[in-house]
Formats: sequence, C-alpha cells, structure tokens
Amino acid sequence: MKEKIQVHIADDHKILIEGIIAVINTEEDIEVVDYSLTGKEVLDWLENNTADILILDINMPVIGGIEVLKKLKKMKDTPKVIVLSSYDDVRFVQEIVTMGASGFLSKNSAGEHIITAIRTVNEGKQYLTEDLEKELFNLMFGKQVKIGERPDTENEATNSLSDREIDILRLIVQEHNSSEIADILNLSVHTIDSYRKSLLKKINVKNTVGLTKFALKHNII
Amino acid sequence: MKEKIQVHIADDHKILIEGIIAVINTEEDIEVVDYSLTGKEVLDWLENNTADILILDINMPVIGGIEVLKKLKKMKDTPKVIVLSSYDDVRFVQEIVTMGASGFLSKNSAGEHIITAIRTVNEGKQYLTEDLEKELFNLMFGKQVKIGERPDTENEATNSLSDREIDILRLIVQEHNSSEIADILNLSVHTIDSYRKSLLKKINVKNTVGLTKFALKHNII
DNA sequence: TGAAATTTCACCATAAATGGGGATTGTGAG
DNA sequence: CTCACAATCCCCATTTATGGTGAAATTTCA
Repeated sequence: MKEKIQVHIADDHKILIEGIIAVINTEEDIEVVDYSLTGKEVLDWLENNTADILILDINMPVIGGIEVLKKLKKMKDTPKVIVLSSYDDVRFVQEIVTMGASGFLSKNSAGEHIITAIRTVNEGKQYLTEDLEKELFNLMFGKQVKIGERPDTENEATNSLSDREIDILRLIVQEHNSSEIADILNLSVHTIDSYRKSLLKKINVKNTVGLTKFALKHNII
Repeated sequence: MKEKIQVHIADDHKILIEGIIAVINTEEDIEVVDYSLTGKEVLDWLENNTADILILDINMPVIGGIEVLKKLKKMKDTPKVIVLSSYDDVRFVQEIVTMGASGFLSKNSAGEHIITAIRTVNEGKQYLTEDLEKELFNLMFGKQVKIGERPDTENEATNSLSDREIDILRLIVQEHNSSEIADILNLSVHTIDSYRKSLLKKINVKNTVGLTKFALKHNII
C-alpha cells in the first residue's frame, strides 16, 4: 500500500487546526501526524521529527511563520512548506515565496483547496490560489523568481535597516514621538529626526503611517 | 423529536467555517443552517432568516463584527451571539460583552469549547472561556456588568466609528495627509482635521501611529 | 589598511498634526 | 417635536514631522 502524505500543521488557532484535520481526514492518502500551536513548537518538533508537508501560519505570536521559514532554510531534511495567511497581499506572498515556501493558501479559500495544495506541493510543484497566481504573474513580470527554490539572496527590505534604525522604528510604532524616543535612548532629538528621515527613505514610504505599516508587516513591535 | 439548535456562522476565513461545521456535525442536537463570509452577508441574511445562535468573528474586513453587533441591537428577533476572536484581550472582551454578545470564544480554544458554548448560550446563560472569565472578574470587580443583557444605556466606551470616520481613517492609512483627503472627498481641510481629532479621541490613541495600528487590527484598509 | 556604513549631532525652513475652543445643517429615534 | 448625533465647517495656538544639507566619530568588513 502506498504511504500516506504526512502533514504537520502549525497555527495558533486550535479551531482552525481541527478544521483542517477534519477536512484532511476525509482523504485516504493524507494524514496529519501532529500539530503545533506556536512557532517554537514547530521548530522543536522538527528537531526530532519530520513530515512531508508543513502547513504554516505566518501570523503566529512571538515566533511568527517568517522566522520559522528563516530557520528552516538553515536546516536539512525539512518538509515542504505551505503558508497559510489571512493577508492575501501580493507583495507579502512574494516575500514568503522567495523565502522558500512552496505553496500559499489564503485562509479565505475553501477547504478543498488545502487538499489540492497538499497533493500539488507533495509532487514537487508549487501551489498558489488562482487569484494570487495571476497577480503574482503580473507583479513578477520578467523577473522570473523560481518558487520554492530557497534563494540565499536575503530580503533586501528588512535587511537594509540597521539595528539602531530598527530600535527607533520600534519606538515609533509604540506611539512615541521623536523627543520621547530621544529621552528613552539618551540621544539628541536631532538624531532621532535623522533616523526618521533615513527610515522614510530606505523603506520608501511617505510618512509615519507607512513606517507603521511596514513595521507591523515585518513583525517589528 | 426535539428541534436542533440552529447556528449561523460568520467569518471571513472559509477554512475556519468548514472546521466549525465539521465539529458541529459530530453533535446530534446542533446544526449549521448557513454561513456568511462578510459582515454585510450576515446582516442581509438576518433580514429574511433567523437562527438560535450566531457565531460571529469580530475581525472581518469592511463590516466587522463590532458593526454587526451594533446593527443587531437595533433589530428584533436576533440570534444570541457568540463572538469569535483572535485577540483574547480582556478590554476588548469587555467592549464586546457590553454590546450584547452572550459568549466569547478565542480562536485559540479547542473545538469542543464551541459545542459547550453553543449549548450554554442557547440555554440563556453566558459563556466565556475559563481564563477570560477569571480576568473579566478581576477587571469588572464591583462593576457588575450583566453579560448578555444588551444594555440600552449607551456606554461611552462603546466607541464605534461612523461611516464617514471609517472613510477618513481608511484614507489616513493609505498614507494620505489631511489636505489630500480633503481633495479626495471634496471637503475642507478643517473637516478632515476635525475627524482626525474625533478618531484619536474615540479610539483613544496618541497619534496617527495608533490610528494606523487600530485600522490594521480591524482590517480597515 | 582603507572604503563603506553606522551612529551621532546640528541648523534652517516648511508642512502637517494635535489641542481646544466653537457653529451650522440634516436626519433618525423616541 | 425634541434630542442626539452625524457631517460639515471655522478660528487660534502649539507641537511634531518632514526636507535639505552637512559633518564628526566609530565600527565593519573586504
């Protein structure tokens, strides 16, 4: 008899996990071997176990899916990853996909899509929900990023921010103004203002709102 | 034969809905009569239909659960509401509970809790996950807010936003400044500034960063 | 070692946001 | 018919943020 496709699910919403399990259990050729409720749990689990497919929520507390993907890149014998996300934001998908995920599922999609995704990814192909596939094609027109190839070219957006810049950004997102940040870090207000300017320039946004959105998207809190 | 408890589910994550249905289907005395993927769908559905229990995600795009609760208060023959949320933030729970919800379920809780919640709320009682119950008790110490009673005394903490306020907030989050928003909406800059002030006051945050975080949290994009 | 980047600070000017007063319509619930 | 509230507008003053242009000290890394 053929072996079943072994799946591990990582999501902080237990109800959702149970839902996915219920959906998967209707299929003969797939089985859920275990699940994790946090990013840390997945990483620990993968130390001593393995699976064919990891269904991974990017949006988990403390250690998010992004971090898990990063760690996975440094490990061997890792499962293929299908990312689960609430945000069907294309730019976000692109980022995830360049980080080594083989599939992307919006939580808005129906359960049957999960089954298709699992089978597709298990065969070594990549899976994206239709809408996203189209949008991605438009976005990457001519860029040819091979999905699931785990490039070592680090993400340039977060990467180009220095440690100090991230410190300041974090404090901005905590609703502090420049003079408060200056007090907290024992620096001159001028310095903080300089940082604000370089953050705006590097991240390429118009104002503090843009900085805030960037920070939340990249889990800088 | 006894009639089944009729449940309607509203959540923008289809997978989660399917999960809940799967869980509920294992029970004899409960049935899911229909589901909605948006706040608008629920309201439309309730125009011509009814159910015993409405399982409502607060965190839906465009028309969120809060807005649905608000509208429900003005209707008659409404189902009892069990709110589903990712944030087991206590202050948030308090807000929801004073808005007429009979139960609160964190998405982190296990599926069996849903069943218990449905039966409990259907009997006219209120349901909260244990941890929350304790925290709420501490929080409301001496305040005796009767859960599920739909107070008509408008609580000033019940700060939900008007349609126009949401319009302005959305444009702020799109990185527009006040004068741009004024142009877009053909209004005076003074008007936009008034809105900014009332938004800051209602949402109770310090600055635009706080507004941005609030908007993203509530899917106002 | 030497170039590049980071961290720190400064001055000047303008744009934008915040705070605290108002006022006028219109509409919908009671 | 009120009364509340939403939506619109106005004034003033102050604080914050943004834009331009440097520049010194330190650290990083090729």
